[in-house]
Amino acid sequence: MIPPSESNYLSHIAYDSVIFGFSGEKLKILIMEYHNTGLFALPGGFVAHGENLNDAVIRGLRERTGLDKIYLEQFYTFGDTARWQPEVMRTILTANGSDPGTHAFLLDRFVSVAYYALIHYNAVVPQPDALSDSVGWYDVEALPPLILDHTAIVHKARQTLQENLDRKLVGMNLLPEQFTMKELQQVYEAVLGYPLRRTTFQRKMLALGILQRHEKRFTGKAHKAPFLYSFGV
Amino acid sequence: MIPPSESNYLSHIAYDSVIFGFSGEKLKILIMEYHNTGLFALPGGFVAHGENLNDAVIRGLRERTGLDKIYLEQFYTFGDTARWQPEVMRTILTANGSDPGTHAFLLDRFVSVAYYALIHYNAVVPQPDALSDSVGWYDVEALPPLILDHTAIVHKARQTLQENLDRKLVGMNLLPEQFTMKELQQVYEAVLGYPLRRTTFQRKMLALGILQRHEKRFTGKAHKAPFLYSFGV
DNA sequence: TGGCTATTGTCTCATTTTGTGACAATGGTA
DNA sequence: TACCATTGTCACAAAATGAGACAATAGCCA
Repeated sequence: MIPPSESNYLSHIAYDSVIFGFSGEKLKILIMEYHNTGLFALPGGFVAHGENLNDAVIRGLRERTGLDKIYLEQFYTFGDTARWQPEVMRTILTANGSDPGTHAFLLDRFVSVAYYALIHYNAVVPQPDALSDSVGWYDVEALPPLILDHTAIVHKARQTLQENLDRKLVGMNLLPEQFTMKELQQVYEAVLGYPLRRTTFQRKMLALGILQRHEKRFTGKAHKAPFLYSFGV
Repeated sequence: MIPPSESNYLSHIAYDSVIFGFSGEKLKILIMEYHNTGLFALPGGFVAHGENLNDAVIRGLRERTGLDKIYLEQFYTFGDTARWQPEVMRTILTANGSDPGTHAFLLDRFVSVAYYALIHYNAVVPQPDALSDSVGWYDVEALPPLILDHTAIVHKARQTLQENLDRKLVGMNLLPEQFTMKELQQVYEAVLGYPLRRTTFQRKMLALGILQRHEKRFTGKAHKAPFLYSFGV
């Protein structure tokens, strides 16, 4: 691994990504765990010289998820001095068998631009990076303690997602190509954190005129089969 | 003037502020003009080592407006490589009688965190900084061409302000302590860019339950005097 | 003083949107 | 065939919004 340094990346600037997925009626996010430290963090990275900030984030997401064309939105930039805790990075490097002395870049202060991404839970096999030995899905309501201000970042991401759910019609990005009305409602409920009324929800979604109706899905369950929808014209 | 350098400020990180005011039924913003260049730009600045990002912006606003407790909101971080145009900064420095060679810091690439601020137009006498010889109010609809991506920054600021107008009840920050219903409506119309219905607007604002009604304002005009309101419990 | 005008505060009624429940249709099971 | 769970749709009530009407001023002017 080439250690990140000023010769590769812009100093003082990082990004963190809150990657949302939906599974088992719950909203989840991808969390990394660093080798032998018990430390958990959001996936993040740095911006190369000559690289657009947004492109750096897209690159990082592709490396971790293997996916292109992810729904991605920048939501806030975190720049408090309290997020500068070089001991944490030193612990991570040491536990990883690296000499912190050769990683001056990582030990400096960073302002972090935070993004959230929405992906199809099943379309992805998360890839750990050089410093982390595992990446896993965690229920948003039951996260492990995260390093630095990452818990606050997740909180603000969730809040922004809630605000954008209706405004930007963003829910379908958490579902596969085709889905039932009930699944869509479950996404909304998982994001918002409270139940919605079935008939009102259905009427509202159909009234938007952006759902394409397809054939029914036969699940083998003892009841009427629901229509499948996709997010199209 | 002490030139900004790596020893004072975080490299690669800047902020820009879109400072909105309201006057003459129009929405205005503060624009700086650099000495002898005909170049216009948003007021901005840098983040000191050991200084919170938000505090740096508050500091900058205080220096330019003399005001404390300004309504301030971060809305986006601009990080495209296209915004790196060292020639522009070189032109500004040269026209200002400075040697660009001693300002390597300013000639580097910057990622800029953008904020918008809402202030009472009349409460402020804008102060130019070291490099600019004037700061003035410009109608949002009639801005001069701005350097770099500053026009895009203003556009996104306005858009965010429009979205937050109802959601965060932000309009009253553009008015003095006490104001009439008509003035408040004019602020809304100036921000949104289209007219609102008087009766509907009045009903909606009163229904919010956050306006305190005070005595009437007698303007000397030949009609019923309007109540004054303030933004209180 | 009494009429006149521009504006303000409030009300009413129509229209639209949303809340809430009812009900028939349907795919499977017993 | 009766029954169950769920779905799609409708019907009506309640709430929010659109649009206009109207009375109540504050100052001006004859």
